[in-house]
Amino acid sequence: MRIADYFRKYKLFWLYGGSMALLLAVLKWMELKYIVYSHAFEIYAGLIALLFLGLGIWFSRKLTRPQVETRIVEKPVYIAASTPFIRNEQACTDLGLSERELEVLELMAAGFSNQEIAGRLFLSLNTVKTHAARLFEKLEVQRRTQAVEKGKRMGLIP
Amino acid sequence: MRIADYFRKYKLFWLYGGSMALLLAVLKWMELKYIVYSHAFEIYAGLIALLFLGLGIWFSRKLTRPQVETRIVEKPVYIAASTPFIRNEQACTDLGLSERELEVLELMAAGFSNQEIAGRLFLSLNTVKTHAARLFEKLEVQRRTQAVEKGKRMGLIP
DNA sequence: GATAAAATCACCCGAAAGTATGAAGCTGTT
DNA sequence: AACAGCTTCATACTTTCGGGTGATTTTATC
Repeated sequence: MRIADYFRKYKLFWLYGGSMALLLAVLKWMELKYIVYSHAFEIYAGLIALLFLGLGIWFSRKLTRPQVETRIVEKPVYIAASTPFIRNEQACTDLGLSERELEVLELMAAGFSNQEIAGRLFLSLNTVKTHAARLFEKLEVQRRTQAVEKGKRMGLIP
Repeated sequence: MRIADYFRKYKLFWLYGGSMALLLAVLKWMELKYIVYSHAFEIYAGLIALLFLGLGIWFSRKLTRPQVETRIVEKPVYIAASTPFIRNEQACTDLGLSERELEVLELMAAGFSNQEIAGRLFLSLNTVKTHAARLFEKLEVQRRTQAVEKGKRMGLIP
């Protein structure tokens, strides 16, 4: 592990230690220079005060969890109108639509009658009606045209 | 203005001054008690460090604007993709569609029943049926779902 | 193997949609 | 005025659609 990694891991320790060392070095240097004999204590106190003021600020900023405010923003989801149709699987599962019901919906949207849909899917007319009824129930509509309209709007069909 | 109000207004000043006064009082008391002669400087430094550490933390918390982290939660709102619809006028005239017939077609596409369309356009049910019949004739379809499908495909309706 | 969900089909009834035909009024144009 | 086209409405009839109910079979899941 490189020194930089150690620094990152024990950031607080290094900062603290480094600051202290720097402070002592400065004081020793001043002592050596015979500058601060008379006001040594005041300078000491001031430096310590500064150091810990900064440390306190740094601490507070670092250790205080950012206040999270969850803001619900309604974001319109535009369904790509043209080409590569991507079915809104989420909506499909949310509505609990089955495979057959979706097939019926697609053929409805294509303009086929129940009889024609029955022919295409090799079902009896009654079965198609049952699928259609369930579909309407799940989509909360009364007519096939409504189902088609809602299906398109929700991205269930192209 | 009461003292409490002054305190609120100049909070920082009072806190700072109060702390300093308290610190000096404590030190003087300790001096008087002959307790801290030998370690006076270390105690001084420690107290100053503590004081300013707290001050720094308080400062930071007080003067830093609360960090608001906005978390966007996407909520799907199903709306009709608003692609600026441009009616295929050419196709309209080619087919010889009348104004009324187009209106009926639009409402059909929206999923309305003949009865509802009649209500919206202030017509009798029979009239709507007549328009629908002519529409189907001109579009060469048999059912309303087919008309809607063909209408969309030909750009007659959005 | 029990259970649940989906898929399949049937029957009935009423409502909605579609077909056919006729007719009257209201535009514009020639 | 005559004509064509659009709009409006009506009546009668047929077909399709949708709702309700019930049943059997298949498939998936635990």
